[in-house]
Amino acid sequence: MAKRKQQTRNLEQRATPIAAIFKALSDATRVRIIAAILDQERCVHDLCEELGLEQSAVSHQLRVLRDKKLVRHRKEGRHVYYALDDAHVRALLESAFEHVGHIERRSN
Amino acid sequence: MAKRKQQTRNLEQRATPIAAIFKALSDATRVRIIAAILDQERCVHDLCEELGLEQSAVSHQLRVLRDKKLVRHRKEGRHVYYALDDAHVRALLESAFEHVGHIERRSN
DNA sequence: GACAAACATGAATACATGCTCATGTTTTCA
DNA sequence: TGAAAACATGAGCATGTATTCATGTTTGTC
Repeated sequence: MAKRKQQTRNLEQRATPIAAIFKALSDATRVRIIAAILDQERCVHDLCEELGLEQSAVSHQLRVLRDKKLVRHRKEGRHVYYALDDAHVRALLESAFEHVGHIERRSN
Repeated sequence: MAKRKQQTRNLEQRATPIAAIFKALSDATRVRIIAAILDQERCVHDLCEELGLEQSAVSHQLRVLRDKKLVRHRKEGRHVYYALDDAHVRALLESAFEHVGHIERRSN
């Protein structure tokens, strides 16, 4: 149908920004950060402790997520709290999670 | 609720394979390939022409998508036809597409 | 004001990635 | 059988990426 063709063209035209979103999620550290703030916001310091990472590494990765609008941050005193930006991010993670489960089940 | 906490743990535990899926989609060429086979299967030769890429480049990228089970292939004579593997792949692309649209609308 | 905690950021390095080139394999056709 | 088309793949190179180290900035506390 015409609607599908249109969507395919849109996807192809937007290939570069779409790939950029996936690239921001293409690192295990960043996925762990996303998972850690999936349900509640967290400050950088807590993220470091929960994930066992250096503060510098976490800040660098948070910048990548921030640049792609995947997370938002809120400053409170000397703490900066990070949270998921919107529901699309959760949907992305869940789709990928389901795909991983799908291919793991199939390969048994 | 407990269900959400459980899901967060699962996501964190599976961070590496999930990141690997996103990595496979983190290149504009591969996104364009996915977009080209979103609605119907295509052989490598046609993909090269549609996307204006060398055959070697397309084959290399198809291997990445194959390794992550994002596409499947079917051999017919001397042609190899590629198609999306399952519905999760489409869901991933659509979520990313919506996120891109969302942040573009917001930045106006 | 001095000091420490929380966070950001530039530089450097080790490693990963995408493309091209060259070449190999399989299939079709004359 | 011999040539060409379709596709896959290893090597090499140029570029990108993640981490660490060092340092800067802001905020709270004494």
